[in-house]
Amino acid sequence: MNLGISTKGEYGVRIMVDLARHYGEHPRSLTDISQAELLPLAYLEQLVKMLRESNPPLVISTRGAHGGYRLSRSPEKISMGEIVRVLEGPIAPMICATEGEMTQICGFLDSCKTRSLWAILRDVVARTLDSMTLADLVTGSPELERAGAAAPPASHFIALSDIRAMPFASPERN
Amino acid sequence: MNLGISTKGEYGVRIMVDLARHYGEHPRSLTDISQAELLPLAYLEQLVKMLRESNPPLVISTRGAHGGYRLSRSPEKISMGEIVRVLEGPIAPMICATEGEMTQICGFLDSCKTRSLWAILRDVVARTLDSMTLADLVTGSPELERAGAAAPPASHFIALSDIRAMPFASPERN
DNA sequence: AATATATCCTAGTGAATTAGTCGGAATAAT
DNA sequence: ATTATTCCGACTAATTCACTAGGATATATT
Repeated sequence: MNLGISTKGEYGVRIMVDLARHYGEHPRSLTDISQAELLPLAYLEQLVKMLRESNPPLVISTRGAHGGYRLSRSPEKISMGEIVRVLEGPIAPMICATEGEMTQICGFLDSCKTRSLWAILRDVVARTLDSMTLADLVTGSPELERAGAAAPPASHFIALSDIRAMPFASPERN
Repeated sequence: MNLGISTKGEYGVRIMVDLARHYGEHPRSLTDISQAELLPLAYLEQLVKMLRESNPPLVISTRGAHGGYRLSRSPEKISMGEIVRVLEGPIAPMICATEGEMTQICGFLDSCKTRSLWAILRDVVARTLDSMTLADLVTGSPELERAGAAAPPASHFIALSDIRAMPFASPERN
């Protein structure tokens, strides 16, 4: 279960974190970001497009030399839920629209006792993401440390891009 | 964000719920289950194989006429986390192994402030699934009702199979 | 013994998604 | 004019998804 976070979400969040770190400075170019994060520039262009075209937009662009991107709002005003939804679409356990509309129709197939399970899962994820802001991520807030420490043996993390950047060991499935 | 639950997880859970409803009776055939749930038999065969081959196994089979499957344990002893992990693999926000092993290596790329975010998400999902059992799903336990009601406007659900079973309206992306 | 009902096993397949790449046009600072 | 950048659309190789197909094996019933 890979939790539905693709590189879109991963890289996109990293772009936003990078921009949050440079909040208040002049626009930051994708070239700089791609070098700092070791991510492919051309691909980031697609992701930042989504961040810019969402309404309300998450980033604002300046074209031309010395151009680049900056956050549309201060980091405390941008929730992680908003970011993830822009990049990965509405949070839903299955393809059903859930989050928001798409009532009706259903209810005729009550045989499906599993609905409540997926509803709970969806809400837990949504509430978690919505309760965190970009600011929480860039400044090591105590909330994050506590929540992270609460995890059982925790363990470290390896992102998609890290694996590709590694000179050794091909990625292995278990 | 489709939360990483594919039809494997959805159908698999429905098989388990069906078996839980008939716990204590004679073995239940996949033919019966596929008709009751309107799911393709040949596909269920693949899923039930995973449920049988996991260790410890979740279901036990009886071959031949009047054969079928039954739960390996009582519904209260089977957590939803166990089921989902068997069907969808270990819970992880990205491909990194997380849940369990795969320490080391990481930590050299501290540029990635996002790690704690994914860790929190993973743990929240894992804890939610591990805290629920099959018994909670089949008997309308008050815990489920409460958790479900706590959701904002909630809304109804449409599963993959429901959409395919519908005589009208092709599935539309938003 | 024959038949019907099951589980079991392997392989194939069309559609969709992922994770990018590529080429170029428009815009702005130097 | 040149350079640095955003912007835009199309293409693609690899993978995953959601099955289907065809058969082998096992067991209860007749």
